[in-house]
Amino acid sequence: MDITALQKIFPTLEEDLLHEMNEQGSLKQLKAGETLLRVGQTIRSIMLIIEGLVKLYREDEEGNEFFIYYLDAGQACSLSMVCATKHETSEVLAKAMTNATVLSLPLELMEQWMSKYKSWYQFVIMSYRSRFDELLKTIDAIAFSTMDERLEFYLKRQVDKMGNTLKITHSEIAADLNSSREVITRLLKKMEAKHWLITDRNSIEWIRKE
Amino acid sequence: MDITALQKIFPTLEEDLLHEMNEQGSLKQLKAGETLLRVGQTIRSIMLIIEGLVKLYREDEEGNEFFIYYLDAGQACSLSMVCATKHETSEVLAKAMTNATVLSLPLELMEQWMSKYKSWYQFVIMSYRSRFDELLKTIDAIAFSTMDERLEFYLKRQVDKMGNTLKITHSEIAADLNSSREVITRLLKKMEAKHWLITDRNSIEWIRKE
DNA sequence: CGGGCTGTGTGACATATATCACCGTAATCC
DNA sequence: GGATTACGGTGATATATGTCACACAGCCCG
Repeated sequence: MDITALQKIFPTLEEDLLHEMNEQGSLKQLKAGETLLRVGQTIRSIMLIIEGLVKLYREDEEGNEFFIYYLDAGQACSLSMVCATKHETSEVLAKAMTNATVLSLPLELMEQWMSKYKSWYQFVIMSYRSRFDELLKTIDAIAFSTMDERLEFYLKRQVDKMGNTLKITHSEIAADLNSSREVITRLLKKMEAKHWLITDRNSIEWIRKE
Repeated sequence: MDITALQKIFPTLEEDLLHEMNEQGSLKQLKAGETLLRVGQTIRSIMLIIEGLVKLYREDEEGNEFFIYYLDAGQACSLSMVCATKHETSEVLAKAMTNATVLSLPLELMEQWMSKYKSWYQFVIMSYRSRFDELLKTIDAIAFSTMDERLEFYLKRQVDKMGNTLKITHSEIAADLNSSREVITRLLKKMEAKHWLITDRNSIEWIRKE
């Protein structure tokens, strides 16, 4: 990889650090739909998203996958950075939504860089902070809201990441929200009646102004 | 404070660090029920629990308080450690459940200690990790479980922290779970019928074996 | 002592969401 | 092109949970 490209993706990181990342890291290519991290899998490295969109889920015993948040280019998988030992396992499922590139770095660097590079420290703290906030927002949605509000919150999150036209089916939404397809269909119809969006086979266009 | 006491509470931290904590920190005493941190309040310092039990809530617009987890002696308020700048505000509400003592440290130390003391780095990482896990467990409970399972999970958490006899009312439980008092009363009755617990005015005794 | 709390118990009912059954239509596949 | 499958629409019904109404018991307090 070349340094100026890395600089674009991680504008806050200092140049020496970017060079080191380049030398020590290895790039992994993922195809859309591929799994980056399974629940229970041992975490062996720090993972930074270089390109693409990665979706994080929480799984229950029956294999239901509950969507928690997205990671996109320039973000780190926080979970991969909270491993004090080398034997810790993942609590979440991470899947590439689009084709994606991930930079994989040995866990030991975490600690070294923490003292060596101020910008790394800042990056890690920022990263925790924003993941924490995402989790809290997810909790809010399920703790305090009804399904229509949750659906709205969900759609907005998608639109933020992927633009106004979502290529997604009602079943997929239902799975992400741990609801059922019919419920989502009905709620989407209501939103369509309110002109918040236009539904079509396999896609939803968000048109709500403001 | 004396160092051997601190050592008991934070057994993983190195002695030099404990001395520094002692010099630079200030102790704050809280009475049971007092608020340590309000939503929206600016976070000015790193907060470590020396003694007592602190309860963390998420609040919605109407003032409902949804319980997320407990912090007890030897633990840090992770949120107070994810502030990159000095102007960040709290996303949660923290209340002392018992009388409590909190050690308050200037935010700048966070970064200095990160490079200076390996044990501090380990402590911070561990702390993030376990808070993260707690949040994920909370999400599981509300995303995948019905109210009776959530109540069971809730009661077990309380019992873990406070022992088998809980001094709590049905309304308080309902508030913590964002449910309603009648629902909790009925579910508790069912659990009592199954001999999981004994209810009494203002208290619940958890007796379930295994 | 009596009156007003606070906490609990419980029936009746309202509502949100899940589930079941079934259908039509668009896309896909030999 | 005809069969097959995936997706979306919709009514009927079941279930979980929330809400309302009210009763009762213990407790505090003037």
